[in-house]
Amino acid sequence: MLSQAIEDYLKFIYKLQHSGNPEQRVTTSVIAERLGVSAASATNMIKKLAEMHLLVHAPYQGVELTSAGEKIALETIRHHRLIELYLAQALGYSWDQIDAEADRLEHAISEEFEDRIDKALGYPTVGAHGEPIPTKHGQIEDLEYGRLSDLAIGQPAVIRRVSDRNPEMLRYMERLGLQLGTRVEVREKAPFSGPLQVQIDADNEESLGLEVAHNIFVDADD
Amino acid sequence: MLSQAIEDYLKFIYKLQHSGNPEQRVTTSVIAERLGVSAASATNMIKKLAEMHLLVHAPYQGVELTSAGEKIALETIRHHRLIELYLAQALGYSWDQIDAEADRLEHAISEEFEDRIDKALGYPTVGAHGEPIPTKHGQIEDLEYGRLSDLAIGQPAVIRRVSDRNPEMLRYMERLGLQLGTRVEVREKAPFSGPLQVQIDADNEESLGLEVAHNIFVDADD
DNA sequence: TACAGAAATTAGTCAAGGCTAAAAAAATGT
DNA sequence: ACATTTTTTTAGCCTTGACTAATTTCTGTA
Repeated sequence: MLSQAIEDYLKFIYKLQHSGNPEQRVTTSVIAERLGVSAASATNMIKKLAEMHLLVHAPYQGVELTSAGEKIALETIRHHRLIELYLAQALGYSWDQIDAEADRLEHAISEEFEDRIDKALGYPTVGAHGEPIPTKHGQIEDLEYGRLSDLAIGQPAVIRRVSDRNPEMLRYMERLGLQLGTRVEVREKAPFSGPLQVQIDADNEESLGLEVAHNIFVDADD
Repeated sequence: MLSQAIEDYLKFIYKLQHSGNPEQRVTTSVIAERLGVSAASATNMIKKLAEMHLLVHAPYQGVELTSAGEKIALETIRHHRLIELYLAQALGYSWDQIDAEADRLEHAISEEFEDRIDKALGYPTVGAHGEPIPTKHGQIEDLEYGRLSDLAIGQPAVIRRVSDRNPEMLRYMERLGLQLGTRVEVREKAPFSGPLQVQIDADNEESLGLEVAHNIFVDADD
């Protein structure tokens, strides 16, 4: 069994590798910042993971997971997302609470537990925030949605994923009725990176800051 | 937050203090054996727990939890038993699997999680093996049942608790239909600590070794 | 091209919580 | 009563994964 620390590093490195601009290197400092540890600590762990052949480290350049490392990262992410969904669906947790609880539980569960909640949830393919759930064999679907902030004015769309990074933002979204499946349409964009006027679910319209809109991913209607 | 190790020590010390013969001292070696660590490691941890005022240690004599230590022990036990019951009732785990899974999960859950499964289970007062579940405030009911091995011949009784120590034994009991609530009656006791002939639930009769009967606790019918 | 500032690494510590081996204390048996 | 055995404690070491401070390497700009 790998330590919780190792699983966390691999998970975050995977997420960093697969988030946004693909030319962004995953460097020591970025990893350290994301995990909330010092750069020196990150250097140490990276060296250790490299020795374990879980990643390849080009000094001063950045890091890339090997397939062994990616496998572990995906298992951890699978645990995390299944637990999140279970907390939300079976135990009535709200959107903003599940990430923190899952962070602790993901390292403590057995394969048995994984299988049982997977079954209880009906073998879901996307998590509570719309992220794809890796399969038991490490397959992960590559769902690419556009950001609400980039949506053309007048183009109806459906919310398919939201970023889970900021609980407060999730609470805000929830309060506004912005959930997975909610229909949205940008009515107006204020200039100079100003707020968007967004139609939500046919019956109300809200002004939405750019940062929030940036963290909502939508699927444009045909 | 206390470490997993500390919670485990306190939990086992509590269980040792409250199991069987009350004149049995809880000594370093007993603790070490139960936790699967060396005696030296146990000595170290005991010293540390004494410094934290979670227990009182009389050198070479044994250990006794303070009320602060007992509180933590009972919280841990509460977590453990609620999780066990949840695994059994909500996720379909079998009797022999729940202890090991709960051992890992009990240190990872939040108060929130505790409250939610408590509610989902309908605020139960006894665990999956019949043990009392401490309340949130550290109250625990003192359920004293007799052992099946001590039951008089011909005296009908109901199974109220079983020991959770040995998964294999639990599997065996389950296979024989020995569950909480099952009606039993001793028909015959072989001499020289021999097996018991036990009537189970009106329709079948089995020969039961003394060790198994020793780990089944019953409530005699009036 | 040189150099300042940023990023990464190295060196040295620390706390937890294990371990073994050796010493000390207590218990036991004749 | 004392020698032997068992139990407990002490001493010293190890691994993990953090930290700070110091140093090295890289990079962008004058």
